[in-house]
Amino acid sequence: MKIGELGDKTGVDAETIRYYEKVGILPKPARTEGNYRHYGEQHVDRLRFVRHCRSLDMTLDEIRVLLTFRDTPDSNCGEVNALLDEHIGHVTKRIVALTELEKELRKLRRQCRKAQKSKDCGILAGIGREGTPKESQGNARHVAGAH
Amino acid sequence: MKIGELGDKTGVDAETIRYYEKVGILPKPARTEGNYRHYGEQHVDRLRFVRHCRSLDMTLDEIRVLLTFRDTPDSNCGEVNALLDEHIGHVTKRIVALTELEKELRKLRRQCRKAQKSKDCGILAGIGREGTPKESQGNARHVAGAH
DNA sequence: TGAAACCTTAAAGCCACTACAGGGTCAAGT
DNA sequence: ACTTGACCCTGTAGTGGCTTTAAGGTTTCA
Repeated sequence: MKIGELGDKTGVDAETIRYYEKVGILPKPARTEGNYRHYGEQHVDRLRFVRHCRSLDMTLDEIRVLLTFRDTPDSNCGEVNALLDEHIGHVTKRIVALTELEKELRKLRRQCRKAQKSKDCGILAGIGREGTPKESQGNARHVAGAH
Repeated sequence: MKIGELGDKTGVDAETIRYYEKVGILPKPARTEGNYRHYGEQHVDRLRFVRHCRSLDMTLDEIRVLLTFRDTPDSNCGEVNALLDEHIGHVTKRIVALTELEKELRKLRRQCRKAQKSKDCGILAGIGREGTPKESQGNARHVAGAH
């Protein structure tokens, strides 16, 4: 099948598929006479695996590791377990941080209940009063922010 | 004061301060004879405001809006309230998504309890079995992922 | 035949920085 | 007077995971 069909089957944009090939997540496929990429079912499986991992918020680096294990059935999967444990740790940590953040934001929001002149707005004043929350210091996060 | 001192006072790297100037978050400061940037207390306040917003996971675009209101004390702050409400919505949504994700990951982790050959690993098999969670479809998220 | 729908590569853009290269300025110490 | 070293300057490139754009080539259908 051609790239468009692979994309339709997996819900992945053709550009993204080409990108995955470029960064070594998908192998270079065969080409047709007209230089079109030609894919088979194994590509569908692999791409679905990748997208499932991405939907679990894994990085492409993490996915590369998992693919290596998938590609060598006789290897020991202990590292897979470790990778997943670490990833779960990151997610858990991020949930805690975002929950803190939400609390902070709601507190701030309560400081201005109605529209008024900016100079009297409790929110703008509230942000101005430093008290920068903990997060902003050691902010080397693996699990990303709110945007 | 020079850029290094401003950085020390606010905990912001000098490179980041120059970056904020370039993208219009901080105004261009006066220069000394030797072409060094020269800052005053108002810059300290403004930069602290910006960093507090960033610690609340706001984007620079959102912060630019808030700064505009801060800079025009007689404007009506209703939009500030709206911006904050929307931002809180994004964070809340992201927490829900990550909590779902965590559940999914823990379920997956339970599928392989001990190190063994990759081909028998329940995790790799589990990821292979599609069932891509909801998130991966309409995935235009404002609040970022786990990394 | 010709036009639409698909495919190709290569490069640039997104965000919020971070790092680096290659220089200039300044204050203190010798 | 000179050197050292800490600081500062500009400009460019890199990060991740794509998305977008430009400028074309191929295939398919009427």
